[in-house]
Amino acid sequence: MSTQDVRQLLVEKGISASRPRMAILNYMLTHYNHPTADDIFRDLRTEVSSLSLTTVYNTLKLFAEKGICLSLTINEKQVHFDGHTHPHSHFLCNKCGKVYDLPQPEIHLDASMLEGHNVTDVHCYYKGICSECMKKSN
Amino acid sequence: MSTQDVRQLLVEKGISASRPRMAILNYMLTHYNHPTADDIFRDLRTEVSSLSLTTVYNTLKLFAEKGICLSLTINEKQVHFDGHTHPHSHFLCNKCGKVYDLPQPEIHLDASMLEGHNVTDVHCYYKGICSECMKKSN
DNA sequence: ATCATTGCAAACACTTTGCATACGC
DNA sequence: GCGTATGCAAAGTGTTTGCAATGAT
Repeated sequence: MSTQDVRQLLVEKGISASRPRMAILNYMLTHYNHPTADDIFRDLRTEVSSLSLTTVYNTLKLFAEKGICLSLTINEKQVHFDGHTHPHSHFLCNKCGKVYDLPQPEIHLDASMLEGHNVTDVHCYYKGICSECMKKSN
Repeated sequence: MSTQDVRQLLVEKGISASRPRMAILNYMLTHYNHPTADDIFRDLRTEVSSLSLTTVYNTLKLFAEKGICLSLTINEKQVHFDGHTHPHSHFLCNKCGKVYDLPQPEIHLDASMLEGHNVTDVHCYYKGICSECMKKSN
């Protein structure tokens, strides 16, 4: 993905293209690690030398509002973000803390089940011990 | 539900029965408001005069570990608790912040989907605007 | 040149911890 | 009476805010 592609994606969403925003969006689109704000900050601070954690927070909030990123509240300690917005579920390992993608199960969302609420968002969170941690403990 | 019933429930789970624990468990079993720790603290502090917020946190943590309560991370600001542990889903209103119960949709959890992870917990979270808030904005 | 964005420091809110007192059995 | 639970105050952590300096067009 070229710099120009990232820039255009931002502009299409009505977001002006600054250096931190370009770097963060590029990061989100090329990583599958469900980073926290701090993860992103640490990974990008060499590349974008003046980057601040505040800007990472502001930018992620903006991206989430514009539908570019997902905010995952699977972990009560901190919010994880996901740049891949196609329908899928998430699994949190209670041991190592990693978040994994899982395919979205078929959910039969009968309107009558929703009791008149206007649902705009569905999140399926699974928790347990991941395959890696199970191997290690054997 | 009598005081004796609540006491016995605690003892069955291997938890010794103190005044705060009895009051909190009774509260959780008789309320459907998905309270935060602070909600419980405010609602019980007259009844249990010496109650502290710390004890509410400690007790909820203990209850969640013992499977008496659910910890809901549907709201990124604070943890909500649910004393009703039968399978069901939750809906968060982005406007008023209330959490509602919804029936659990049938989820087809094929083992092959789980990619070797050991899943012990499934949470379905819905978000949007609740029926009450939609009425008000009309 | 103008308006938006950034980055620092300080503030915030929720939750946890350390430890002396009080309670339950 | 002994071991555990409680409650206070203080610390911790992730996140947000206010505002002057900087950057984008």
